[in-house]
Amino acid sequence: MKRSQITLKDLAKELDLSASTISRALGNHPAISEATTKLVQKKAEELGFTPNSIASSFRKKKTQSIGIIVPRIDIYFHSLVISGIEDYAYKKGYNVSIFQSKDSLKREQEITKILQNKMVEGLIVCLTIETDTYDHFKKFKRLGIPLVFYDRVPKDQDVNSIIINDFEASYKATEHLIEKGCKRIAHIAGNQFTPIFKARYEGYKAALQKHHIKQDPNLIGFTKNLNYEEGVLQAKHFLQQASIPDGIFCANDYTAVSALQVFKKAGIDIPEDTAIIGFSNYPISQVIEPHITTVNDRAFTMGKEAAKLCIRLIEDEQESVKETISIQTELIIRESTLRGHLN
Amino acid sequence: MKRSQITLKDLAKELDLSASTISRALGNHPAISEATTKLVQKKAEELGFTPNSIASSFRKKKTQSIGIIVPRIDIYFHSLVISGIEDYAYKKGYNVSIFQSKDSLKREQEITKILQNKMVEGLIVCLTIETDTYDHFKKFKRLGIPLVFYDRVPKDQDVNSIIINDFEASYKATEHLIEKGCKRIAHIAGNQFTPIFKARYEGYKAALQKHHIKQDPNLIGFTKNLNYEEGVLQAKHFLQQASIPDGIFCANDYTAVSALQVFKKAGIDIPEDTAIIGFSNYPISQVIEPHITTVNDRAFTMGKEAAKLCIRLIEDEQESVKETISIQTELIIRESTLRGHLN
DNA sequence: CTGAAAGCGCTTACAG
DNA sequence: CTGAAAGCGCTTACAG
Repeated sequence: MKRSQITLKDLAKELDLSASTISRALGNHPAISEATTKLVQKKAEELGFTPNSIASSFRKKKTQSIGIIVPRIDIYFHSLVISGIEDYAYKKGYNVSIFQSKDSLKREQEITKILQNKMVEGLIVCLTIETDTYDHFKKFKRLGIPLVFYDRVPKDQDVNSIIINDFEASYKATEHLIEKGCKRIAHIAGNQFTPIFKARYEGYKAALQKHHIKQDPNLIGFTKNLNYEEGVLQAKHFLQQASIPDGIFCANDYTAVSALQVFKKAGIDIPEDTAIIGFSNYPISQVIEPHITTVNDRAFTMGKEAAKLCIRLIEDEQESVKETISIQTELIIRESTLRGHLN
Repeated sequence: MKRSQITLKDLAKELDLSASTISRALGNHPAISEATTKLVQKKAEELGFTPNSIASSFRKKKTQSIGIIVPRIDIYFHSLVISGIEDYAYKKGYNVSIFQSKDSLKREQEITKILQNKMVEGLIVCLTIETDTYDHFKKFKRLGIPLVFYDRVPKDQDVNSIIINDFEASYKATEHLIEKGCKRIAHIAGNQFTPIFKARYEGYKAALQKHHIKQDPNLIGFTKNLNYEEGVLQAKHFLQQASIPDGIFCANDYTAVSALQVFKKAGIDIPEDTAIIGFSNYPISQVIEPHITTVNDRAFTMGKEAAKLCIRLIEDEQESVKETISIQTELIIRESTLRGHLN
């Protein structure tokens, strides 16, 4: 399609004023008289003129835009984070450009190449599951483009990051099971090369230890992707034990749903025989019956905080110390752990 | 943060060549000798130079970026569409900027204001539920920025749009219930001011008529937002009828889950007593038990087609006739309608 | 095959 | 309070 466009110069000619004045009037510059400002803005409105923001960005070296790299947009967690980012960024006058790494390191590297000197002033990233090298992010430091990581963040690197307190949250979730009288507590764990899933496992272990419950290796089910099918497998494995678990802490809600369904189908009462806790507060956790107790990971808040930090770094000219913001989670208690409260 | 940047001129000086040559070499212009091209590219690599793409965009009047306006990013359907858009756009070298209208017409109007002369070459939009006026989209026509609508599209307007065959899909879903022997078929309907939900209701009615089943107004449950709670209400209402429905076609999966749970709790067997069909193929439909038969609305494909059309319109200079692309849906048959097949 | 020059549409320091 | 001028970093038509 062809585009025709009125420029600032056209407006200037039309009003017999200089381009400088037009530019200032449009920006409500205080030096311009109110009369002139009004006149210019009225005419601009009339002619449907809006300044070419590419030219403006170019001139000011500011694009007011933030890049986001996520593994996939259609994972609920990420869609919530993006929503939180967009919401905050919008209020601050920034727009967001989104890229999906598809959990491929190669694609992540490609994207960073595209993004350098592209039109973003800051970058918010959740690493792919494969990422074990961070060289491709170094260029942003050189270019003065601030980087904020969330959820999956670089290991042992001095970076800005937004994370949740996985260890603590898992500790508390496990403790909740203990308080509800569970003595044999199982755990469905995620990939232990991913720090967040490792932290969840550690939190679980620490709670058991604190309460002098000894671990049973048969009650730890390691998975690769924490998906529904893997959860089903692990839950079935738990059922084969001589003494089945009376509590299960799952590292996400998908596997909690698996465990719940497998156990229910085996005639086990949830929560009376076995209590179940998930992680992430996915919508399904409050729809499946019984509703599942879970950890609210506050993904929207995470996105908001990421955007806040990113924009602060963009606007604060000095390179500041790297920051790590830990989002407080909350345990949402629902039927799946309310033992003795249901008939 | 401060940014320091090497420019094309710096490179030119370094190599004792003109900026023109550098520019051409970097772009693999055929007129430049292979030796020079290689030399320039090597030096660029060495100095970590990449052309300032804002300057380039400004000069070429091409930003290679597409704007998206969705009601909310964290609605699964939209996250899938966005994913489809990003995926296709990425392959074509475009990036996508996302805005959430939050289903507010006012915010939608605000966003279009920001977007005009912003950095997008095309725009993909799903209207807010409130949108009943389209004036705020007219400016894009004037600016030569192609518009593609999806899902919720303007009524009675000559626009580019990507939709699914709601009528047909609903007709077939209802017919599927009839084939499974259902005689009293209920419908949980969406907002009838929204064309897609009206079409689903119409499809349902048409199928009944075709098969000489007369409608019972007591078996039509109208809702405003098709959410879980509304579904529960409508399902309870159906249960109060002297003769309860033996089939329910729900305009989305949320309300299908409501109906399934309410009926199950009332001791009604799904699918033997009552078969249930949803719409959209949300993840929950294949997790809840029994798994729910539903219509796959192929949201990812929808996004892909939207991006494809949008990019074609951007790159085809001539204003073409408006297009409407209808995505073919498919009925995914699961346990909730497999009567006589389960124990 | 390479270069000099103009210019994209703004913004802003400088001058008055 | 307003204007003339320079310039942001590229690209490209024109010339050789």
